[in-house]
Amino acid sequence: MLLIKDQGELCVCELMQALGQIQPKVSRNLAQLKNGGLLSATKQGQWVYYKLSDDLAPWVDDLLEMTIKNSVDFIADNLKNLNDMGARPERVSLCC
Amino acid sequence: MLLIKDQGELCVCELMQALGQIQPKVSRNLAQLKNGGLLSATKQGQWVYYKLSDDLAPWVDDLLEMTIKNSVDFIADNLKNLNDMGARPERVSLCC
DNA sequence: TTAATATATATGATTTTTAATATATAAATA
DNA sequence: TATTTATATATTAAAAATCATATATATTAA
Repeated sequence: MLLIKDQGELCVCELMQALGQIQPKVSRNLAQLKNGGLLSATKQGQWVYYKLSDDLAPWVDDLLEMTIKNSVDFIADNLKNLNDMGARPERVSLCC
Repeated sequence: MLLIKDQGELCVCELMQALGQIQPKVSRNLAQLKNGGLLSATKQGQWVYYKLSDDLAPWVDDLLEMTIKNSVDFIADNLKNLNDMGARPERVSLCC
């Protein structure tokens, strides 16, 4: 969730890279967070992008923000993995 | 941790009442939080009081504060159980 | 005071629950 | 046909809960 908030949205394959975890594990964990109302998913082509749910209480969003700000070291490796990833799927802009 | 922060400190038996959980379960969970550096414990007579660790990063304290403020309903039952508890152990003031 | 008993907490050992892993496969899209 | 994602199943491993019991302190009665 920290990574997703930091990056706005991430697809399963990006999270696999960032976290160094296998696909079914990432998918199942995302499904749980989605079922819990914390994340929402949108399909763009073959990719499914997860982002924080629009229904998320503002204070939870603040809490995540605060946590990211104070956990830079904690997520540094994950972000590095993400940036090192070749051929990240391109976002389709939704308007204009 | 929310209850402990809200109340300043709580002993095992108070947390048992508040949470409606058996003693070994409460003790073990507290031990883990203590081992993780989140809580500290002081023994007063037969009771062991747990409070937030003095070493806790300020932002974590803020995070808990924020969470309590926004989770009043979530912890209401637990606080009620605590207040309904008869014969709560009396705190010994440490000075004067 | 001493012995017996009660209370609070911690912890060892076991069981139960949950999550992870390794696959396989299906569905959707490119 | 290849890629991405979801999901099913079986197996394994990790985590948590539970029970029993130990320890320390407190209280009471002799």
